[in-house]
Amino acid sequence: MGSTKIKYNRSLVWFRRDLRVDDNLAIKRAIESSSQIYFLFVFDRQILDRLSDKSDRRVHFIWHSVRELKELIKKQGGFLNVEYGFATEIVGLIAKKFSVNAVFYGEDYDPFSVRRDKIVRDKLEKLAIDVVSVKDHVLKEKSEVMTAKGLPYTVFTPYKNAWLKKPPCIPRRITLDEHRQKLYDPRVNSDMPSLKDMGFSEDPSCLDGYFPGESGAKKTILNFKDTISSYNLNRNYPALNQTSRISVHLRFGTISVRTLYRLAIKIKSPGSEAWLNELIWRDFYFNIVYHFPHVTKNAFKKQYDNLIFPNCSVLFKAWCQGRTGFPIVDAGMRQLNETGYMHNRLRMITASFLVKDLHVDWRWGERYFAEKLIDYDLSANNGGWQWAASTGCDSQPYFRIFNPVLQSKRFDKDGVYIKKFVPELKHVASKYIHAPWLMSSEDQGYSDCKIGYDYPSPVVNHDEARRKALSMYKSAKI
DNA sequence: TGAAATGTTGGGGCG
DNA sequence: ACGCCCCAACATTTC
Repeated sequence: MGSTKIKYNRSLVWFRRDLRVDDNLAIKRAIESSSQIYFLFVFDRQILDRLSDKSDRRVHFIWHSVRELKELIKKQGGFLNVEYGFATEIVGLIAKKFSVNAVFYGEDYDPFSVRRDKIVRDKLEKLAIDVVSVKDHVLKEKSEVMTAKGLPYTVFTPYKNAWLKKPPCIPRRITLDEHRQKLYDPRVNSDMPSLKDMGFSEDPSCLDGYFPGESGAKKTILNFKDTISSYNLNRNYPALNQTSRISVHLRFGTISVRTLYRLAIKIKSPGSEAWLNELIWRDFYFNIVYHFPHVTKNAFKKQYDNLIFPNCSVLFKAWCQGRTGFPIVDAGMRQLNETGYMHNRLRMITASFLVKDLHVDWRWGERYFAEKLIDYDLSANNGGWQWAASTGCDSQPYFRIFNPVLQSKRFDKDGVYIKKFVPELKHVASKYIHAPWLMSSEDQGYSDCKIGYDYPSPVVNHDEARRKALSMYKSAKI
């Protein structure tokens, strides 16, 4: 048994992107070193005020998850204080108001969070309150995986090999129940702000298909368990729905990444190895942003900062709306717009298309995904976009350009996924579903889909666009 | 976790 | 029987 000394009389656990009680290391560390604990969550206006969509799915997801969290804590006799305002001010105020000796939270690595946490930390230090930042969100952080020379890895495969040499540290779980006596309920006004209070519209339909909270994460994992052994084979086919769908839970911490790791190594199979690989990719991109913060603004490979993108706003808009005339691209974008989620294969295809066919700056696409994806995470999103744009570390070389028609044929042979999100192509035969502009006017009549009227004509010619991308990249390299 | 251009091979049609 | 051409099918290289 860990017999860590009690160091603090009262501690505050500040939840951020770890909205769970199960296997939460900030809670565990706080309990081990304190006699009394309570909890805080802040709806941070610094983030919320910038959201233009007042029925933002993420805010809804968080709100419902926080509500469940509050209930779980209350059941054990504890108290989750939920505030609305600026975290940089509130955390200090609450810590002072409740006379805590320490604040515990899970480490966050993206530049916005690092800046915020620095401000909070400085304020707390002035109040003589300790700050304990705990590794919780990733399996391996910061400088845990380094080359023999002590440098950060910039290529995935050697990073992965080094990562796998030593299993990650998985501390024993504790439950709140076994530490009930440490939970503290100040019996203050215990309501939490409603979505309306914070200026958001209450729109339950925006969470259709999502299950927030720890309970939702458990349900999601339960569904995935049966398909994990064939994950390597099936994950690339968007019509099959055989991905884990756990990303949003990982994003907001309604499940612990260590729980997922345990699942990945429980039964060895090609599927579970591919799944573990994805968890390692996630660590990898966190590491990249941590060690090379310039990637959030610029290309990882400096020579590609010279790229000159024409950034045609008409083409960009067509892409955003899913009206490029390329069915597979449009299906992906419409899935994103309608559901807040996009299958990973489609993230690659649509990203490649925006950059290499429409010649729009990858940052524009990165920002659009950031607005729309419910599972948006800076490091993974940035890593993915730089990979597709060939500007990233270990990205695909610039001359590897996806052909949207071939990708479509390969990964959505019968157009099942396409037809789900592009209903105007519903009656188009499989033969034409990947490139409907090739239909004769007679076939367009049969399939009730007149190109340029019911469904857009292709906004670019892939072959020409590809050649132009090659010359753009070639001249940037110099 | 590409795709296109180019090169090579071999079978079949044909004079 | 033979050379020639065509063109899949596959392999290699190039971007």
